[in-house]
Amino acid sequence: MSKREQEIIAAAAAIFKEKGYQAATTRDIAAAVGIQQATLYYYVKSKEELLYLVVREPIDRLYMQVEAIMQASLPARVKIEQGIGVHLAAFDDNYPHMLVFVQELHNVVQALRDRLQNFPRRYQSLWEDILRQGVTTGELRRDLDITATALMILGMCNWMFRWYRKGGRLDAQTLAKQYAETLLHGLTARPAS
Amino acid sequence: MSKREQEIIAAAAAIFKEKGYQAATTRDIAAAVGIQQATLYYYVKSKEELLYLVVREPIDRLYMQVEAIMQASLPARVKIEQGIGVHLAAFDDNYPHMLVFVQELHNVVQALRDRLQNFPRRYQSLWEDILRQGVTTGELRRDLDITATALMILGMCNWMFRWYRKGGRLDAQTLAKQYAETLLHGLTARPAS
Amino acid sequence: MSKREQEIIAAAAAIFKEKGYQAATTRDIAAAVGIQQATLYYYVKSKEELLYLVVREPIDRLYMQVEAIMQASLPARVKIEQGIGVHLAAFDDNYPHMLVFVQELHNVVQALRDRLQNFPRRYQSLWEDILRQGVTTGELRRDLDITATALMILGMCNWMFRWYRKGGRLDAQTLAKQYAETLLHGLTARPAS
Amino acid sequence: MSKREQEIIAAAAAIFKEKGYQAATTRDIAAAVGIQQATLYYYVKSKEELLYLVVREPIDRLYMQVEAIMQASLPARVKIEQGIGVHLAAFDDNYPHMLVFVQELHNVVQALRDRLQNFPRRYQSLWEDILRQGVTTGELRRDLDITATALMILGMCNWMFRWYRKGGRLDAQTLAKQYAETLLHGLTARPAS
DNA sequence: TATGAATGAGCTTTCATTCAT
DNA sequence: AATGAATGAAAGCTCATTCAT
Repeated sequence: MSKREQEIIAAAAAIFKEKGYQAATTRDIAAAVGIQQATLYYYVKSKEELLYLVVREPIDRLYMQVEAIMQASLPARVKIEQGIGVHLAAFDDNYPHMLVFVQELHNVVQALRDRLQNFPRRYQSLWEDILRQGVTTGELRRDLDITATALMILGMCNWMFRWYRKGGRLDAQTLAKQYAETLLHGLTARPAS
Repeated sequence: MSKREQEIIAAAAAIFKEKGYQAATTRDIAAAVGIQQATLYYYVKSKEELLYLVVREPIDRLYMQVEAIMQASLPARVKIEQGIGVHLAAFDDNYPHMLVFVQELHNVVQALRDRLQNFPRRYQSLWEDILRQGVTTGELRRDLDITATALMILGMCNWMFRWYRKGGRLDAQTLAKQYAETLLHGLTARPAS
Repeated sequence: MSKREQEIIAAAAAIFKEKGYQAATTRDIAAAVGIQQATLYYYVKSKEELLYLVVREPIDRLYMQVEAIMQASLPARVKIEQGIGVHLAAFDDNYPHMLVFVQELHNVVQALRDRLQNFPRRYQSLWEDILRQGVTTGELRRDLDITATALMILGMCNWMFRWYRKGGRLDAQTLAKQYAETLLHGLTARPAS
Repeated sequence: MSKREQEIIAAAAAIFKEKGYQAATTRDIAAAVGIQQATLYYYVKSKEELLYLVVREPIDRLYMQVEAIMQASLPARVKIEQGIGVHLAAFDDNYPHMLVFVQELHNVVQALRDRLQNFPRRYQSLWEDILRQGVTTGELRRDLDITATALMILGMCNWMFRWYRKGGRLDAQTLAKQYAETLLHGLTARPAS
């Protein structure tokens, strides 16, 4: 992948993030790179392809990281902590890309979802596996609804895309720790034992 | 508000939900109501206005409900339970409208956000208030980051827009109870006391 | 069909004729009608549809006319004369339309040919029928290659699209008579009997 | 002319034939040769030049052949037979090139026609000369319209471009004989004398 | 109350061509 | 002899919106 292509993908990520995929124009993107609109098409087949390119790599990496965590032999508690950690870190590292993913996937043609091999479903399954293991080993509450809980975790993590700003008061790792702590032990104050 | 206008808003909600605001066309919406594109403009000033109309009422109602909960004299635990309850119920009752709100507001001009009186921020504050009260009374953990926790709750609730289907396995009230339970006491299995 | 639509089709015929279908632009056509390009699309679905509309009617009429001739009970000689007559008259009456047909059909998507129900093949068959009848009745030479002769007739008639100008020295009916005469009796001078 | 240049011209002929001049792209042609688009321009000045190169040689050769026939001292009947023979043979030998010529010349800028020294007109004149000679010597019917007849002959010959396929049922020489026979003596069955 | 007709602005994409290397 | 990179110009088409009726 040439340097130009990387520039284009980065610019596209930023502009998709800012305006949304539909509202972003190829002219915008080209201008951000400092090239002509036509030149964009020398590097990229279409606007939709560009969306795919923006999203592909961080998505793949996140999947593989959580998959590795899932397969490791660790207590569920640690897997959950680490999983939330890498998820939020992905936002921290690739904010525009992840944001575009979370924000746009829904409104975009099926074709893209297919090319990402139905990532959202597969990723959700990974989390369900982690939770199921935890229930099986007795570490987690037996009455958990696995699916609902997985979606709860994904919800609280993905929602970052609405408010997270790199360099803000809350950095991703601090946040991950707090989320994991609350998720595992609840908001309720524990009686001083 | 005439019956026609209500029809138009309902149709717009459905189509914004399905295709997203940008991709939805005024033609689509008119066709769904069974009128001409031009007729739309007899009832509604612009497409953006339509988005506002779709979103305004359920948003206002939700705000008022949570505000009432916040001001009631109840334990934080109950406020959180009830707050999650009304939030998810709002999705249940007005799925397309809430979804449009959660999904689209972000990409739309500032003007619209102003007309909603910066709802997202105000709504977040409400939840922060509830949490702060709980910490003050000692009911909730003293080390909570109020903002992060509020955002965590909003995240897990709003994420419903990605997967919730009325009449599916999980109804909104069951889900609300589970979310509240996990949020308050955590995933971890408690020792049989 | 509104007056505007007719204007558009006429303008399209003229411009397709002049520049060819590919080189003609929808901007050209709109300008010729005196409307905006966008207005074109209020009346016509696409450029390709426009080509179809230009070509459809004269083509259908020609087919029906020759079909009627074929089915009449007349000597082959007369059928041939009349067939050439209506064929050349079609050019005379609808020059741009027929020309567009003869010129463009070949380079244009299969879809169009399908919509015209494979006119060229069917039309050729009609002529083959006429010839076959003539051979059967003994009026025409027994050694004729029916297909080759049909194509010869179509060739000499269709070639008009390359040079015919209404109001030129040769009008279509004169031409038709001469072509029929030569076709039936040859170029060779007959001995004064 | 280098071997590469010949390859390019042949490829261009094939692609112009298949898609038409306008729809053919320089990329298509380059790809067919196995070179880059830019490399094309090392060998050929422009796409239009390429059209000229495709067409020039077979056209020139045909002209010279018919010119020689015209100037020979032969009966008109034989000249016509031979003329049709070489014309159809030109299609047989250089199908894509001749087809491109017959099909495309019309839509292309005047400049190109000039470079071919107005071939169509000159070629038509050649045939008119042949016919005029035949009338003068009394071999052909005195009432012939020379121009119309020349155009009739060109029409039936050129129309081959629409249906001829090398190796099909009708080979060019058989066809030429039949066309000449019909042209000279007509379709009408002659009384057994 | 409703709409047929029209449009300005803008979109994605294509393409012949150029040029430094 | 060949090409990777770039582009100006233009194409077909869409859409929110207007307005006379």
